[in-house]
Amino acid sequence: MTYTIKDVAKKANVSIATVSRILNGKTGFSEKTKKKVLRVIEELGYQPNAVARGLINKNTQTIGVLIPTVSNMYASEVLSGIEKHANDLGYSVIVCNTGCVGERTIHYLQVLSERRVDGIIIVSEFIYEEYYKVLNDMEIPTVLVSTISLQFPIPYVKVDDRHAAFSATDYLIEKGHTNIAMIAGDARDPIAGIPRIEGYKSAHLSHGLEINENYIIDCKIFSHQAGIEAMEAILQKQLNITAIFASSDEIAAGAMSAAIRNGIKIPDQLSIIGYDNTKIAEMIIPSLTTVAQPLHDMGMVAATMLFEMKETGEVTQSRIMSHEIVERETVRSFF
Amino acid sequence: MTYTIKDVAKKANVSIATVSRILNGKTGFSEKTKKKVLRVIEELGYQPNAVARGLINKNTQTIGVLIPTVSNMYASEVLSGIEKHANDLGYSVIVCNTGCVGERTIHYLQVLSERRVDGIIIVSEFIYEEYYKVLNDMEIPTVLVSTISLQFPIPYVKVDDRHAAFSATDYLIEKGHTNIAMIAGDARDPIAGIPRIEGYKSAHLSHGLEINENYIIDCKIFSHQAGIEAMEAILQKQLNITAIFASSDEIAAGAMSAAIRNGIKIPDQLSIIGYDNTKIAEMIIPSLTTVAQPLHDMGMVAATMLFEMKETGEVTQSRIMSHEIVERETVRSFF
DNA sequence: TTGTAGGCGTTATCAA
DNA sequence: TTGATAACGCCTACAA
Repeated sequence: MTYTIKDVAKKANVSIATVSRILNGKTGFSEKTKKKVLRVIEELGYQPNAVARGLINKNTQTIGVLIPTVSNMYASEVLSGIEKHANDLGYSVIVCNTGCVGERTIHYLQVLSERRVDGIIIVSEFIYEEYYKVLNDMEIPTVLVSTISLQFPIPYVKVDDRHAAFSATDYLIEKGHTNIAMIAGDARDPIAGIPRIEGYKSAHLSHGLEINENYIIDCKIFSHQAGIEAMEAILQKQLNITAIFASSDEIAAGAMSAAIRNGIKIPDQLSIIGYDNTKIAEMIIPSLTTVAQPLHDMGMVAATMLFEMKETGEVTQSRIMSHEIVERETVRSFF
Repeated sequence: MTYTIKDVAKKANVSIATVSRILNGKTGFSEKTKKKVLRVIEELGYQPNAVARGLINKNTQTIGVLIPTVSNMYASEVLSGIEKHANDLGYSVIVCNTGCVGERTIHYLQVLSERRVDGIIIVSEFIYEEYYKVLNDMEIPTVLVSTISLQFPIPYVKVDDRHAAFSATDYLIEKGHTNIAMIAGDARDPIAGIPRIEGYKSAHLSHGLEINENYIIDCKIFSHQAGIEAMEAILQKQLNITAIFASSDEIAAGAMSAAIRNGIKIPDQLSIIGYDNTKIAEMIIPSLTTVAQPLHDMGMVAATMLFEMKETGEVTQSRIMSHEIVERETVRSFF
């Protein structure tokens, strides 16, 4: 049996208004009635109906999170950060697995809108005009994680990809590498592709190193399999390199796997640096040196921003999270 | 601006009842009014309020999922399966990260109850009496994934751990191994610990092999780090083994890592088989032979069971999913 | 085929 | 300090 505020009121011999006041920490009741009501609530095991509350308060204490693939270390780490912080503030989070190509994104946006969520967080997804229009119509605070929209004013939280890629490449150069390939994920991806390639290039430029376009492998996606194939391509081409910068840890792991299978010793004959610092980085052998993104924190920050926006009603400022190189075993130094 | 059914009714010159009927696929209106109303809805961009619907229908089209750690390949795979199937049926899923020790479980149960979710799925968590009492009071359909309750009648979906562990061990024995250690995760865990140890033992018995309790390493948890430590303990003890059965892929990866660092060649000098078949299994080198659990499917099945229970109002039957050995590179055959 | 009105479980505004 | 009562947005008898 599930009781309502009426049941409580009746049993406690007070009005529902009084019960409501007590429940919501308002004033306007004696200590004695409070005791009485609380006892009845306890006895009945009464639990306020969040749905009814949501209806009248226009506030569901719920946020929606759109993620291309939840079953992916990168995404699930971010999700976990979001969930943690949201929960701490009394919010629940609805997960929406939009799929790699974002095919269900509009659908989910619709659903979240009907559910009157208080905010939406979109992870790693390109924002099409279509999305923005819907988002705009819904008037729900939105923040982006690991993505950015140049066309639309949606605040984001991410690392500076260009900078991080610069750091990674620079790190390799500082270790004495001069012939460095890059496995670029999707080279046309405006978010995780292009900026990282730019970073790779600027690092070369800043060290007076020549850029060889041949050294940049576009493997289209950021997966393990793509990394394997990219590595095979590199071997095929007999590129004269000593190091690789991979656009994701998964790519790096795939590339390493292919290299090792071809008898290449890492890092003795080939160094490699990854991107993300997901758990895979420390689970492979040799463990992967990589550029760390504070994934969990990014999730937390995104949630914070959302609540800030809800509070103020204004668009908050975007946040650039700092990245850092985590040194492990895949990069050899020439010095 | 967000419109209500009233706005639609007014603008279409009909009553809200008519709009409601059209919206819900009921009968009782002319084709002409339907057209008109639909057009108005389109014009206004009206979206029904799911909260109000939930209040009156006593049905929120929402399910809650409790998971110890979402940022974990095992869990996120299951979650993804749940989400997919739920979404296909018009349900949204609220994720609840209960934490390793289940510290927030009761809290989440409370939250889900107040939110009047239509069902709850609990993944990989032991069901304490305290939980069951709350669950029982809430009268919300519940199903368990990868866990089971001997005390309480909650349906579950899982593989037969005992059987799967038997299969893994048997596989090693069939390959000619006779001295097989087991890294057992938490040996006192009634769900993922004990049954797997039993399976390991029965395989030995069925082959007339002696069981050496010394060969069973209790590493308390199922993590990568635990695997490393367990392996170090094995080396320390100078166990005379040719193979290891690890209770999770993460443990296996950790053990491999420690072994390789100690100059042991896998599988030449030491074979290893894991458990779960998470993505890590194919990302490490050599790739891990393991017992596959159909994680994604298990999530889907759990969701199906939940809806079945909601439909029929009865407790459905538990499902045992079949496991299978995925052969990769970490087990050597002596034949 | 259509509309009126009551109710879902709350919160909040008045009076008392 | 309290209690009616009107919303919140929707669904659904019951009438018309």
